[in-house]
Amino acid sequence: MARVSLKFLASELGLTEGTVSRALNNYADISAETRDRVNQCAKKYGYRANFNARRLATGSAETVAYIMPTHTGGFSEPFVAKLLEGIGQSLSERGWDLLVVQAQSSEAEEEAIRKLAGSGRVSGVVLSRPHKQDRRIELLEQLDLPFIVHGRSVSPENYAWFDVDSFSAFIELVDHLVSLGHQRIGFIGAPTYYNFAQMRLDGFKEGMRLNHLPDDDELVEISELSDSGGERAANVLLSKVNPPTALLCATDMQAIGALAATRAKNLTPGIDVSIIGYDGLDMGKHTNPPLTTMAQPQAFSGRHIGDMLLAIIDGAEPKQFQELRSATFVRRMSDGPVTATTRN
Amino acid sequence: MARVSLKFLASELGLTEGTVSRALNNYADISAETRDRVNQCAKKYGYRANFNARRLATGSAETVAYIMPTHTGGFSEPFVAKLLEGIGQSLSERGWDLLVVQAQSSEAEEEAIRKLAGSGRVSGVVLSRPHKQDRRIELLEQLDLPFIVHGRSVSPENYAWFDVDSFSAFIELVDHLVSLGHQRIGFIGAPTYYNFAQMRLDGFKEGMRLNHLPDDDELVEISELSDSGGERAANVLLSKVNPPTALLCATDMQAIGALAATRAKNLTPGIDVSIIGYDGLDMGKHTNPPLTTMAQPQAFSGRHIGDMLLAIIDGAEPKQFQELRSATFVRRMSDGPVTATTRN
DNA sequence: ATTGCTTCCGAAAGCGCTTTCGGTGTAGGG
DNA sequence: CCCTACACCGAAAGCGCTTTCGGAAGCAAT
Repeated sequence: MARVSLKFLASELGLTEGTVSRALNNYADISAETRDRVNQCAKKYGYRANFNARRLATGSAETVAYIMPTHTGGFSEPFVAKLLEGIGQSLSERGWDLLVVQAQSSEAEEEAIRKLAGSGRVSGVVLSRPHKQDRRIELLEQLDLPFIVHGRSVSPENYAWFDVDSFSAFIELVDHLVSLGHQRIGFIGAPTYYNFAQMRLDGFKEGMRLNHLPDDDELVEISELSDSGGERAANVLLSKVNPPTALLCATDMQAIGALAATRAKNLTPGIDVSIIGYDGLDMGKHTNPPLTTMAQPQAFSGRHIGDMLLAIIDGAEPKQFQELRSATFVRRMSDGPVTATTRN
Repeated sequence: MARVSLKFLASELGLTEGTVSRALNNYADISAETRDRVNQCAKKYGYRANFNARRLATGSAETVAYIMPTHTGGFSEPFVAKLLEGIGQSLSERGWDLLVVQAQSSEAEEEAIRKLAGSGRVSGVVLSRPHKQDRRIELLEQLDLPFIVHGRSVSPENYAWFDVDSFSAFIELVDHLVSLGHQRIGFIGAPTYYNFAQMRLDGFKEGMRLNHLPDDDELVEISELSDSGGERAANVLLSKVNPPTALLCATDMQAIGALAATRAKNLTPGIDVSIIGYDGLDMGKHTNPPLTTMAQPQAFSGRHIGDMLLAIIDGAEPKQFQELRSATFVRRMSDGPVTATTRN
């Protein structure tokens, strides 16, 4: 099937390519009559503008890239699909494309970003799960490519970001556990080069401090972002001579592993030891027992992030898009009051 | 930062754009010396070819689109991220891009495909979860756009696809349950406009027939592709006067819902009623009880699908890429022998 | 010195679209 | 009836790259 080009349409209509182009793009200097003729003819032949040509001519890529988080988590990152979906929605309303870039290493990732910028392939980028000091962010700033970060680094003053206040959330979580009578609370953290991991750990520590509980490093254990990571960490914590009665986990995925670890020790999560996660993954409804957690506003995020990025690309000041949402407590069955047995 | 163009490099080197271009692309008619000079200069200024220009000139989009399955499942489709990851890997080795297209309705989806084809935006497409008679496949064939299907429709003779033999898998599953003493086996199916749903149902029926068990439509219940769908269906099935002792589910997600439904009836999955899923989702490890299932070769798929699509784009005959893998049985805790109590 | 090859590079045409600029034809105002 | 104004469209120059074609050297063979 021969592609219908502007030239073809023009000759068909007895007009010039320029005129047809302007008609299609609703220029004011085209009469209503010819505009209609052009539109009908275009529809008749199923004309679609060649995007590469259009983009070359306009200089706009009409494409946004999503940088996939470097492969770390388990369960193939449930949040990615949802985020993508939201961003995609936002873009599609404008007819823009969503490019997914996947890098194997962080050097490859940097290289990929440079390429995106230099080749004019995209007009904006969304980044997930930044590190504390994130070179990718510096790079993006330096390359002068519009971007928005899903999460934030330690110094997020000058760029756009969308994040959830996990610091406060963890304070709230400690309060909750303390109100249930827990004193020895363990923390399963994530590698602290991730800023979200640091913030959650800080929230935990602050919560302990506010409750006049000792800041015992014995009770914090860092693990990978996966169920098996959480499992290992829970094992370590639960094997101490004076084990914690509750475990706060930086992510649901880790909490789910912790659930498995405690059951493996013949302890019942929610009764013998309280376990709480963070993220609000839907699958927490089906774990054994269902997981108490702090839910992030997932469904909303992608959509919103897309809209903000678009605004920035249109010229808005990135700094005005710095949004901090709060998580909401979802109580299920994996937490409970301290029991006599665990008190020992 | 001014973009470094070919023109800039050319003037810098005292060469023409054409020469520089050929040097960069390793043409044979460029002396080794100037090629080196050009390469060094390009590196020095961080030159990246403008992709839109390049694609316009070559006519190749160097991009592949993934059509996101129309939003149906729960848990944001865990397999999507994994698939994307695999496809992305395959493409990135070649420097190609992965476009994700997201449509809200099936009309929008068709329109999106037409647009992809007509605008020369992509050189290939991968489609997931086809219907029995899939208009998108017909469209793709008619538009003469290279594509590969993840799954297959009822008449998959003429295009490329990669699928897992769920028909056989369900026969195997029935055999397994029968060997545990089950006679009344219920089936929780998915909407049968999905071909995979039909094939799984057919496998179930064939398994029943081979085991000389009655083909009782009373025992098959169709539901949406989500945990709540499975939950509803399990409720219906388990509330019959003569309820099944085992439930086979078309997807893990539905099985997880079924688990919840049976627990809600104060029955213990794996003891009072056996529940088996299909897909092999990792999260099945953490359900209550851990879910017995048939696992699809997930990690491998995306990578392989990408490679095959690339080959087709390069001119290979699509028909030669029709690959049927088999699922592997993963026994966990949600199935078991028929017990006296359930026999009643 | 002439012929005939290579080797290497310049020139130029295009890819399909957008956009500016200028020029017609027609209508309105004096 | 002339001049200005406006509405509308054609002409043409790009966007930044690729690729074909041809020609200028350089070298060897005659």
